Amino acid sequence: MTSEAGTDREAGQDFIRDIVRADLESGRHRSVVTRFPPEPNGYLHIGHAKSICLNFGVAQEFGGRCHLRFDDTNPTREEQEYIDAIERDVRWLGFDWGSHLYHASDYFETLYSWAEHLIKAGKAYVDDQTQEEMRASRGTLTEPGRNSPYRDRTPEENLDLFRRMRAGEFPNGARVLRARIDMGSGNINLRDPVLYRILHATHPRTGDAWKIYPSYDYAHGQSDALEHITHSICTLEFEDHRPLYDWFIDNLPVPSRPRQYEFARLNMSYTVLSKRVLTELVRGGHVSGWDDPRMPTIAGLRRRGVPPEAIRDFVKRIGVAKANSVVDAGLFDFSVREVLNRSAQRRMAVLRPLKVVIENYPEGKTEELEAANHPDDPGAGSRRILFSREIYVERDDFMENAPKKFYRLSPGKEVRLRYAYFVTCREAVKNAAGEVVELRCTYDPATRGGNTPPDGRKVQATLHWVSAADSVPAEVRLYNPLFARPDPNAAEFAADLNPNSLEVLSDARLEPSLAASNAVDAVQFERQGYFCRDADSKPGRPVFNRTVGLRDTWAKVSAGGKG
RNA sequence: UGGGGGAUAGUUUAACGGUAGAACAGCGGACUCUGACUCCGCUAGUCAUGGUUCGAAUCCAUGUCCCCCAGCCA
Repeated sequence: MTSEAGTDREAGQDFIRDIVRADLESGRHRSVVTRFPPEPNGYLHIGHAKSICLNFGVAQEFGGRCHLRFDDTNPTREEQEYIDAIERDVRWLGFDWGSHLYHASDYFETLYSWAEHLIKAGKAYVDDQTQEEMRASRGTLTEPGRNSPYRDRTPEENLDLFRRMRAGEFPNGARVLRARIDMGSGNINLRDPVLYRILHATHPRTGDAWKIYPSYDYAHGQSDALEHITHSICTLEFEDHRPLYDWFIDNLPVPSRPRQYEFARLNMSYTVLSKRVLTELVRGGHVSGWDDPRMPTIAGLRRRGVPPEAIRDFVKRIGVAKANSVVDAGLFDFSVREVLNRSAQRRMAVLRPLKVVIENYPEGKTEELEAANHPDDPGAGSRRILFSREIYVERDDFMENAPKKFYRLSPGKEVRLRYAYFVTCREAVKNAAGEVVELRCTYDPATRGGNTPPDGRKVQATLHWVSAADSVPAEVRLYNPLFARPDPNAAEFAADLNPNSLEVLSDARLEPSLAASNAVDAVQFERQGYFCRDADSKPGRPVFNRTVGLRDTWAKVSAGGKG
């Protein structure tokens, strides 16, 4: 059992787990049952991952179970594509609902009969007011509402009207069924909330069977009760729906009494987790799709090469509380590196090539050298790499006028080529425009394999490289935050988009071991970060996504001008 | 002039009347065939003001600031 990186907090370290543990210990519940209840109107994102890990995690830790339930009460927004994507993403995250896959729509008939129960008890009525009239009579945040003129209809009349609503006799919006609670309540959710609305729409599961659909408030708690959910965990904005949730449970012949608990949803810097905005990013063509590697969706993260374990580790690190907060995106990167550093094999790849000619290396000669696949894990084995007179190094690894702290190549400076030889830069060849286009170097045959020579002389830098003739061309895509500001304004997201969120490097060169399409999918390009093969790869033309960069202290030094 | 929540290092969290602890970030050092990783050390916090108490982040009072709610969305 591999523990997930560093944070082995005891189960029960957040308030939700405290509640569950207490309920189990007191005998209030014999076992815990939770649920993850997405509406299939979009793809899941990292914010949902928090809820998924919480619900499934609590169930796992306390020996209970967690249901996957689609909250499909609004057919005008929901699609089968989303249902499929959600199931795939939850599974990919590593969770299993077993046989407990449910839909709010599974309960439409029961919910309907319970609505008649409320009507018969005088606790629900059909309202003919227009939407505008209802809004006007609901009052405001500070003023109470007024009773609807239809509020005192008899149960018989209400029943007749409600049945005709179901039968499809009325157009959309003509009437609604409302609970009869208290138009004067300070809690607006208690001012006679809508239970059913008329919607002539085709539902992904029930088709055209229904002309009326239950609201979230009416469906959710009753679905929980029907599934014997013990702890219904949702986000903070539902806090003041709880009295209504309880009202239904108190007034309906439900088979169990679930309770709702709320926690703060995830916010992350440089990230928008609004489903509305994510949908607009896709529809507006700002990204290539829901699985664009820049998207905070589970599908996007997967395509970017983020392992599910890293997402779970991240969620564990951020904790669960009721205070609104914004998590630094760097913490997510840390979790990704943490996992990938252990699992990703190392390879050499030059992203922005600069040709190097080794003048004293025989022309036409090629030799094989051995490179470890993972220096910290001998079990990962090794591979052969080819060395020759002409190689590529990273353009950034040469500076003509290097500051003191720059350890890499510059005229007269000796460095190590990883797994190969020590080389010394003799000359930089420039084109007419004065740009460096080639380096002339010499190598020391005594340093074969890259080992420190017998005279004990050391170099300050070890560079990655590929053989010019024996490397394969590739495209590498670097991703930066989609938003330019740490705290983008979801309302005006378009203005906050980062124009440099995608950098395409089309001249990259990879070592040949990466050419095969079945090569490792998570790989660290030495000194460049972690990458994964993209679905856009074609035979002979691999495409790699950068999952996350490495920490780069040189970048920090040079940016700070301390070089 | 309503109702519901929340405030602990830069960030996210723990401590549930008894030494304010961790992780990330930052800084410094060791190590290094990745300026990575790893290891070691350092910096840094209870929203405010009163009160109760031997003792308060925790209990009480007052205040301040932040978030959510007026969909036939969820």
